[in-house]
Amino acid sequence: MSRSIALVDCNNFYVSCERLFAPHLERRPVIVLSNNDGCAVARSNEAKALGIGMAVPFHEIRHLVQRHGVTVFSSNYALYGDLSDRVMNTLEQLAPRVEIYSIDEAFLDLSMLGDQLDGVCRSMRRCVTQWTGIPVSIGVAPTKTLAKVANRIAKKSPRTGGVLDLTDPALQERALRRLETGDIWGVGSRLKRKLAQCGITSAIQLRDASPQWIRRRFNIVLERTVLELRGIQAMSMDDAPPTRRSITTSRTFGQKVTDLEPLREAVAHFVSRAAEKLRHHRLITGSILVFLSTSRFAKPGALYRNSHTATLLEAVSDTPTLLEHAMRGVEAIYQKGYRFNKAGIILLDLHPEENYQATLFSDLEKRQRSERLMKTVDLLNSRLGRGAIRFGAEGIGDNPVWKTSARRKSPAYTTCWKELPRVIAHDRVGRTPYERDIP
DNA sequence: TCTGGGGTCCTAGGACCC
DNA sequence: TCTGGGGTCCTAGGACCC
Repeated sequence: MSRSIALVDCNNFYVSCERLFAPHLERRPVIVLSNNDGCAVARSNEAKALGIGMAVPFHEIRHLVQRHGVTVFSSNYALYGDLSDRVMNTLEQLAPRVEIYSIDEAFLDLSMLGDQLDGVCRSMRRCVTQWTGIPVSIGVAPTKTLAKVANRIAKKSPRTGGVLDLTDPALQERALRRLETGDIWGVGSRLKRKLAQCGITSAIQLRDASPQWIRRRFNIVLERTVLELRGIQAMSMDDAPPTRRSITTSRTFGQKVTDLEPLREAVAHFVSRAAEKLRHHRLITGSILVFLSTSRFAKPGALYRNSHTATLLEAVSDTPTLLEHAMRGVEAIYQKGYRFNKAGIILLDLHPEENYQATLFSDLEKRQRSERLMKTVDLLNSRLGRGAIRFGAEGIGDNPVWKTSARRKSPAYTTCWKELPRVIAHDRVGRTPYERDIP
């Protein structure tokens, strides 16, 4: 049986949410702005028609907004999250397998429907609009990537009535001929440029490129895209919610910040917010990353970005411990003289609370061992050239056997290896290299 | 002058292990 | 007595997504 994957996507989602409570804004230009009212992150069709692009800074479109009486909202993520839940719950009642992909999109496995596909999708579309008030578009195809293509057309072309079935290969061919590479799911601006350098500008050209060549020249992700464009499933349906890998809290500041103290305050606030999220999900974290940066539009000399990761001895979820490490991180990377514009923290190495003991033990053991090693490694690499020679220890505990080796490809390898046979030979027998004179 | 926030996955190279 | 090959783990950085 051939597969049919549907992508259900809410139309101009944030705008549709706001319109639910302001029906008079139907058929009027409306936009929703990001935090700090910095950029337009959602536009109604009427606003798009005025030439307001996605993620455009508000100050660049202020004149359009004034001239055409565009209604402007600051974003209200609590509201959007609520309405998203309603849409997803509706879909789960209508289809057996639903993978929630983002706040406004879900993939549905409709493989069992056969020739009723189109009719079912149309009634599904009506249901969602009726029950939630949010208009959606639906694209169907044998793979997720093609379903994205189908959805795009369903949304843009009024003739489709908001639903497009692209399971027929001849239709796929026609659609891909008219699509640019940059409009394919997974191809961003960088890849689009790189592909163009290889003479690939349309989706059909990418589909017909050799997957092996694409993998060599680019990467495995793009190879999957090629396969998916051919109708071969390379991305599976996953209806289990993914386990969380990280928790971020960050903000750009309203004004530039130069002093350490306000940065410390901002980061302290991020830590308590993130720790709340952490506990809410019943997770603990094993490392915390702090980052500071100047505006990405700053001139090269005034540009500064840095981060500091603290690996905790024990995975935790309490604010004070995280705060302590975060503050140390801020101080480590703060540099006087820069005008900071953004800061944030990321909690990594997340584990469920109940796995606490197991995690703690294995991490501790590993860490104690590597701390002893690291000192030696740092010392030697500072003398010999970074990465020239690899050192490790065999065995754990009080009697590690030191061992050296090197990456063969390392350019520094040959010279160092030849110049230092005695050092290496000596380290092998079990005394730490601290005791040696290193040339 | 003013340019979002929160995620994921992959790769490369260093570190570690057998 | 001296030395190596090759796998896996880890992390920073890059690219992408909504």
